[in-house]
Amino acid sequence: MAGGRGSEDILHELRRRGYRWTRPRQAVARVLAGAHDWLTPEEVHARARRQWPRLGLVSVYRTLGLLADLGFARRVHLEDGCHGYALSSLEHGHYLICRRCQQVLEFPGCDLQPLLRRVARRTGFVIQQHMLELIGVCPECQAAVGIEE
Amino acid sequence: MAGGRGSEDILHELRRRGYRWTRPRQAVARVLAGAHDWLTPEEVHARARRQWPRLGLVSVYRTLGLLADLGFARRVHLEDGCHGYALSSLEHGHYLICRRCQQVLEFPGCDLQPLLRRVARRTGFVIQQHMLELIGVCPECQAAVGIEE
DNA sequence: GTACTTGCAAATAATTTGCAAATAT
DNA sequence: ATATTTGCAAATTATTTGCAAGTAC
Repeated sequence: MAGGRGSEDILHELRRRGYRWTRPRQAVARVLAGAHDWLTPEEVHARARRQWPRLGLVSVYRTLGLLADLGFARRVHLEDGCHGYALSSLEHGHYLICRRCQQVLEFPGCDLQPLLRRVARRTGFVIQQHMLELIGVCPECQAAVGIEE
Repeated sequence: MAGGRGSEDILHELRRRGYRWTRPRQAVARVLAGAHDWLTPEEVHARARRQWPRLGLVSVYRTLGLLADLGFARRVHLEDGCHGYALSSLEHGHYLICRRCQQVLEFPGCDLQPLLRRVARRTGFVIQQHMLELIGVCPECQAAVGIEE
């Protein structure tokens, strides 16, 4: 929904909506904005603490939930269910996830419209949202696998 | 991977692989085969107990995990992360989920190949799997909403 | 008979809530 | 000033593990 490339964008949107721009929220937003992999709440907590040591894990959960609700972050679901968060930086995009290094790449536009229309027509469903995630191995890890393992 | 329309198919595949066809597994497989909505492990447990009252929740978790590994069941991920299971009845399909009644419809083929190829070329990723879920409202619930709410 | 599987209880992990103190505006 | 937000501790929920007893083959 909202396109945020950095924490300034988040700041403005939060303010606009009447939320306060607090140190804990800043710390979480910066961590997410600076990461190019997905992070569990626990990992966000660990990193954000370097900026704001008294940050509690609970606030991380709350902030991540808030950012997800506002469209700044997306939950990342893996096959085994446990999930993390990554910053949502594009209008409408989906994730490409490296299963080795957890890098997350967002890619725009998804050409799913014809498929969605066909399924809707065949089933009678009104389709409201969709979730698409691609899982694979990034170029760096492809190279690394040959060496390490 | 394996196409199972009923619990007999599961039986044969488990046997073939050296697993035993036990009452707890039968009960879980039948529940999943008979459901046309997704179920949490807790719900599977409640239903399967009607067939095998001494069934433990732990065995439900174990059996669901096994069925998922063998390709008979798929995990269903919702936006908020908590997940359930549904029987996987087609070679390669994806889920269409009704957010009101939890009905799950599987639809075949997904025409994602061109997209996958394009993304792979642009990013250098080797794409190994993908997850696609469509979320909406089924025809029955569309009608019901007008009446109830 | 034997190896696999189960169920229980307990451990662990993940997430949420109540509430007084802190703080952004 | 005051309504929002925080952090802690505790509660809740979800899932996994160790192990003796049970069961399919």
